[in-house]
Amino acid sequence: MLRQNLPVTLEEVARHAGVSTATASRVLNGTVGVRENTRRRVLAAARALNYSPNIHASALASGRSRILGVILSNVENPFFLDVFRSMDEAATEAGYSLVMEHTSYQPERLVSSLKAMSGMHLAGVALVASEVEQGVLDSLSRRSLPIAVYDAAHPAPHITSICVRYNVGMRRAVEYLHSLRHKRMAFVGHHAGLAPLQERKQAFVESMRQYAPKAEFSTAEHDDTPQGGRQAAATLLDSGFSPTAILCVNDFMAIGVLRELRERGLRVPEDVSVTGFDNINLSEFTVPALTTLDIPRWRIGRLFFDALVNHQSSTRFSADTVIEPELVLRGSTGIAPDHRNGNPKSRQRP
Amino acid sequence: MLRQNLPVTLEEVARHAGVSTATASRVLNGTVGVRENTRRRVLAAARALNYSPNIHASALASGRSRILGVILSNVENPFFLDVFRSMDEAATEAGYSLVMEHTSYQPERLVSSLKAMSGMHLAGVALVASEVEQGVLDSLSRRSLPIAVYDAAHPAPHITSICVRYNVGMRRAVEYLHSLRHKRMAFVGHHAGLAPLQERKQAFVESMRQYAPKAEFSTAEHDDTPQGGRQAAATLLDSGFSPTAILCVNDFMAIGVLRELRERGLRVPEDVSVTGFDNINLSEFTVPALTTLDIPRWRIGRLFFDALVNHQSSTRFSADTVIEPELVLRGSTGIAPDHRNGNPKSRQRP
DNA sequence: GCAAAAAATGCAAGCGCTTGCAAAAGAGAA
DNA sequence: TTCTCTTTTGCAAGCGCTTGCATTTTTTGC
Repeated sequence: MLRQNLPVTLEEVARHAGVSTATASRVLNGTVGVRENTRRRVLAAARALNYSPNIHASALASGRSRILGVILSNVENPFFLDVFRSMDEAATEAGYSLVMEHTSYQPERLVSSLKAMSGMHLAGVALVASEVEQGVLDSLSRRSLPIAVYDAAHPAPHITSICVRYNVGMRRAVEYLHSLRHKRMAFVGHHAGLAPLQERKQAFVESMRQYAPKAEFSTAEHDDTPQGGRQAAATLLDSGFSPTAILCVNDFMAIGVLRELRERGLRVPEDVSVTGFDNINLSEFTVPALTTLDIPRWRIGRLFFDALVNHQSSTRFSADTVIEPELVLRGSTGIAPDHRNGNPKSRQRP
Repeated sequence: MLRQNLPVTLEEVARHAGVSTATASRVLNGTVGVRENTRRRVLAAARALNYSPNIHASALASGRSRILGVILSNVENPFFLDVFRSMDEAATEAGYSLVMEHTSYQPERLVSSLKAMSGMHLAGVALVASEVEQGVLDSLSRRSLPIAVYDAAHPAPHITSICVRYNVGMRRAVEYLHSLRHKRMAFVGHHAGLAPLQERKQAFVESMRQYAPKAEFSTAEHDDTPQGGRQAAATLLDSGFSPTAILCVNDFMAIGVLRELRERGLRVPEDVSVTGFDNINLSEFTVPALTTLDIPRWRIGRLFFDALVNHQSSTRFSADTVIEPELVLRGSTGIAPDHRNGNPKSRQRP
């Protein structure tokens, strides 16, 4: 009795229901112009046989599929994963599946992933990545494949860009720390070679010039991991410049920054304030909990899905979406040490 | 000039190279029985036209594809993600892609994901999940689709199981804590309703009976998140039973346990010792760093890949693999409070 | 240099599904 | 009942690729 139950085909369903495959197909997809009675018979047959359509045949015949591609820079960082999850949620609700690739911030891997995906005849591809080069974007814009990009400065025609105003977030952080009397601040970033990340650092520098003109500042970069954050913090502190506040490009790295400070006996926020970016779940669980800038990852994933699927019909879809990060205050920031206890000159360390 | 560059087909490549599609196909896949000269021409044509095969056509014609399915219980938990990543790494190297779904530990979602995947004619499916019910496994075992399961107690025929000896790990943790004189221990788990997780709790209970027979113990369960860990710890502590050691079913929840203890002014490890499980990257970054049991996620992902792809040829593939967790000592565990400072009776709290 | 064996290539039939078009079946009007 | 006009259905041609088998080309042995 242990038969290999081979996949049930549409034809079997159709035969079982006493109709042609054409009708069965119509019932199972767009249910237009099919008599209710027939519809029910086909549906019953499909259920009875436990039919599940062969997506390859379907994709081949129709020239479209219900699979979306997602390319992430770094799956390890919960930020990207949250975007992925929310996109997946939207996709699943609508009967789509997701294929995911990640690049570790390597532009070449982006290109090869893209090539692999282009053979999949996907319904669209989301580039949630920082290593998207302008050339790639331009070459993509001629294809019929719907594309949406995270935070691209100059999206090409036909490409939607979901933009996050990192500069606004950075400004808010700087303003806030400035209001706490911090005079020496530092920025911890990663992958300085990539344009979008370069821009985030630039946003810090400009915010400093504009909103805390008398303050000194410094920057350091390392990998996008807690280890990288830790390393960057070490570099910063070893350099002799001792900041009273460290602004991190994201929460994931901030975790490492907090660790390095603790390791060196520096208290947060008494000696050094730290801010993150993204407001990942874990940022509530650091010690102390992290002051950060919230980016609504949940919304972003859905925006990506909508950009790819719902605007797909119209050939032109580049209504870019702009999101502004909101400051979330927690325990990792406080008044600058020089100004504690009305003692504005001496750096206290009890 | 802005033409929509439609996908290049095999036929165009063949024509360009002056051969038939049959030959072109043979060159691009198994390169057997093709003259070197022809081979080069086809390859050159493919490159020149920037050909990328239509996987749907290929899958349909050949009845197999180079896509693997992965089902995870909880993408949020870095443990699962690490397994996914390592599997992805192995897959990418071999020219495979991965489709991932996650279930949030809901058996129904497992079933529906499986159904969706079965329409994809995948090369195999990895069930890295705890909500795999025996019935599902049995029904799967009759299909031709290669399947590998994480830690299934009773894998069905033709299904590989990658097993982790949680009981060994648990025993090691209990023995270690017992050697530190802990007499009141607690277990923090999640999703008590699912058999594999039930077993892990059971492993704790049995280890306690066997290796710390005079100690008291208690257990609590909540979601598999830091928040859940925190909640479970709260329940535990509110119950009146005040453990000197808490063993967590994984590191992700342990993060929340640490937070709750800190919130209540309990010091780790002076007042309470905490152990995790998995040795995720973040476990080095908690405060204090987490003592845990290492599970080689990196290896596991590759084992999954191999189980699915390499053993695929033979019809029988159930050489189960067994892994034993190794204890990793860090700062979150220490001697029981009753025994500090040669003061075996009073619980000190300075 | 020729026949036979071996190797390389091409032919053509699908894989399971979609869909334009034609045919059949109902519905409505006369 | 008969004849239009709709609405439902079926027919059949692919979608781009793989692969068994037939055919052609090359190699080998004498």
